[in-house]
Amino acid sequence: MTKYSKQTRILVAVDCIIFGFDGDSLKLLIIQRGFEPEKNKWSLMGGFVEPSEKPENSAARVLKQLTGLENVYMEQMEVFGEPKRDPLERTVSIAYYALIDIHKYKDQLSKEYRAEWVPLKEIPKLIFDHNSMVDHAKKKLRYKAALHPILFELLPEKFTIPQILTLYEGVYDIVLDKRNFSRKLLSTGLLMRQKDKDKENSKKGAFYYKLNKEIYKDKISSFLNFIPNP
Amino acid sequence: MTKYSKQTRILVAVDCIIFGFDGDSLKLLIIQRGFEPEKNKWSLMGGFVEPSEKPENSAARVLKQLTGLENVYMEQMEVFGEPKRDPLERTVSIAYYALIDIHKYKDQLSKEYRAEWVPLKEIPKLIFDHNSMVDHAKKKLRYKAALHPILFELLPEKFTIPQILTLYEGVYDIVLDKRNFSRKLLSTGLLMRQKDKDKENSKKGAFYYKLNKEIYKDKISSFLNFIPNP
DNA sequence: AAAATAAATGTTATTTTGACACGAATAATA
DNA sequence: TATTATTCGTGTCAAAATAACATTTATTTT
Repeated sequence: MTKYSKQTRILVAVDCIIFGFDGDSLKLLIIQRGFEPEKNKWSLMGGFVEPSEKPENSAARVLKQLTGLENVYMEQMEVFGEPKRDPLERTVSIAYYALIDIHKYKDQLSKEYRAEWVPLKEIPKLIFDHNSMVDHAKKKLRYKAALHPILFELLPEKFTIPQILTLYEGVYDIVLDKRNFSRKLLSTGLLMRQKDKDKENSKKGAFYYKLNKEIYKDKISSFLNFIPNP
Repeated sequence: MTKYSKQTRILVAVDCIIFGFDGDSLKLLIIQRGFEPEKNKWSLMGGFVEPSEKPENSAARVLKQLTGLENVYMEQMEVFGEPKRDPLERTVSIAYYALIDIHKYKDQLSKEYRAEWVPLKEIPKLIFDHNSMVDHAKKKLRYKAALHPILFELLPEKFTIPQILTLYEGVYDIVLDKRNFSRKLLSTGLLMRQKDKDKENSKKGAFYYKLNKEIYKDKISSFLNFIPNP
């Protein structure tokens, strides 16, 4: 069997930008790199694509390694391919962003990787071009979430409207009119009101809602325009 | 210098989905592959990423090899990384789509590559997973063009409103109301009416327009909603 | 001069948006 | 027990955007 004998083979990696929301601010799960080069520096979670593995599986694999979670919402973002981005050896990296319910995160795993949830606004200097990846991920998340109801992936199964509002305000760094926002949200038919209330955050309590999965599947790729002039 | 010694290196390639519009239908520029495996089969234009080249430059390089054109609108689409997608040797391919003014490349069709413009609806079986790449490109083009004025990249410098209408109708395979469409289009401020008319397609003639590049640059990334419920 | 053709423009009802304010429920406090 | 404080949930209205629809205009051909 002839191969493409004259061509150069390159290391291929994946890096994950992992978003979480704790009810207050949007956060990223980052780690402290355990090996050279750049040992002990802050970094995104990543890994090399293995011989018989497709890249999306590599991404899912490293995400599971770190968090223990499977079937996570994950989207391919962009390839970072600057020849010198990794000074040790050329590596083409495929960036993925993931949205996880921060409460499902099992933090016993965080010791091995020395992982931490860090507010998006306080992300330190990361290795290589990882800060640039974070910027792109934030932009892409904003873009996509303005049109599609993906931010629910960051919330627990039961959530309240004030929580969603806070989430959107956090993602876009804006203040939204709660009346207009909840009108639009409810008009999508995505939400099913529950009988019980969350009494943690107010005296009156806020009704819990769950996602209507059927409608969610339908609407995940239709345009909803959640954000005015994004 | 230590390298990542235990990791596997992989061939990395780019493939280009090249769109053109001849006034009638949306077309793709495809070639007949000149080497084994799959010699003489229809294929997208592509090539391997070279040692010191970033992938977007590889894409621009192969596009120029084929068409002679530079500074073409091009966007990274998605990585195709199935381990067996190329049966000869594992190759991870980064797909790019390009929008070109077909008039700039139709008379000098490359004999070397045996290139042809083929209507999107008549694309034959292509090698590997290239048909899947085409499907994804079409979807992405529809998505993006519904929100951003990128289809102008397919038109010559001077164009008429009926031409744009035909283009949008071709891309989405729908019939649009020309009154509403042109009202929306003109309200963007993107178009500058010229003094002269195109008399090819009607007795009355249709005014030529040019893009207002300033406004174009501003609006290229803002949401315009050209297509109702895309 | 009349007919034919495609371009350009106008009207209106409906829907969606954005700006804005108040009553309801409940826990804490007096 | 009554009052206060707090957040939730909903309602109104004017303005803007949309979608559906028809007529006039410029020009060539007959």
